[in-house]
Amino acid sequence: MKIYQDLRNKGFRITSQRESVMKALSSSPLTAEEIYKKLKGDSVDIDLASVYRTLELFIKFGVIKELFFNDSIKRYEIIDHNDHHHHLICTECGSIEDIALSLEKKFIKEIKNKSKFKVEKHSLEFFGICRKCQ
Amino acid sequence: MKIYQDLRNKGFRITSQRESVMKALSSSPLTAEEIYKKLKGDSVDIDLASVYRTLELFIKFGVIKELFFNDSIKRYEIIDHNDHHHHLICTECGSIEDIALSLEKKFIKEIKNKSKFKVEKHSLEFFGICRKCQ
DNA sequence: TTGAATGCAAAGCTTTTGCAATTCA
DNA sequence: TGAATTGCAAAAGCTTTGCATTCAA
Repeated sequence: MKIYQDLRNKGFRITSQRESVMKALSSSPLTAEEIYKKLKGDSVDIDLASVYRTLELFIKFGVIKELFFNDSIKRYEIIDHNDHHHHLICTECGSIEDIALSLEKKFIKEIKNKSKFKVEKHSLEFFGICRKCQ
Repeated sequence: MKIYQDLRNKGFRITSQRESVMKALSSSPLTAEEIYKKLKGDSVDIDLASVYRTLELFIKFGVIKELFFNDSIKRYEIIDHNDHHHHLICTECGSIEDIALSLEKKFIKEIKNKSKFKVEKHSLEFFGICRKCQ
């Protein structure tokens, strides 16, 4: 993984804890607490504080980002620059599905026309009931 | 205001604190802390806990809603059912501008076509630099 | 008058920080 | 070896809650 090279090159270490956090995030966005519990379930020895510190480092290195849904709890997701997508969050079971939208760029254009605001980022999340829970 | 009628009808009281919180929110979305400080600046005597309790009540009555931006701090906004809009949040000065988007319904339709997910709500917020800060 | 609402203080959650002990390069 | 990292515990920031007092109807 390129991230491990980058870390090493800048004098950071690749510890088992850091690898575990990265692995935990590989399948779906999670909260810090969820990462912590998932790792504990896999008998990985890590402190919650280290989870947070690792997440902070990964954000600094641009490999993960924070997601904000309809609560005040941060979720963390691996960034894949070839895959810009949004989320379908099930309010029943909490599952998070990815979705890519083709209309997106038109939105930004519409804003450009309507306002002098210079858009740098946007967040777009959908809440509702997933297929399984319907 | 209809909300005051509703409150009274259900046995709730219209206190000066509740009126103040409603007034504070009339111009722009605010955090609980911001409401508290704004009122304090206007020499309104209210406790932070009462601000939170009032906000909770207003949410229950459907007159305000929570907004979640790119931090873990809740913001509260008065609901106007005739005015569905999104926000342009300036990352420089923190100002919040409203914007209505005409393309919106197409988005929901696109999701309907792409997924079995039943969308009930969505959040769409834009971050960047406002006209003044550019 | 009396139940609803408030203020104050304490507690609860999520996240951050300080520091001594540990570990990797 | 020596700096980076960790675990543990304490603290910090936002929000909620318990309870005695106050207040609106």
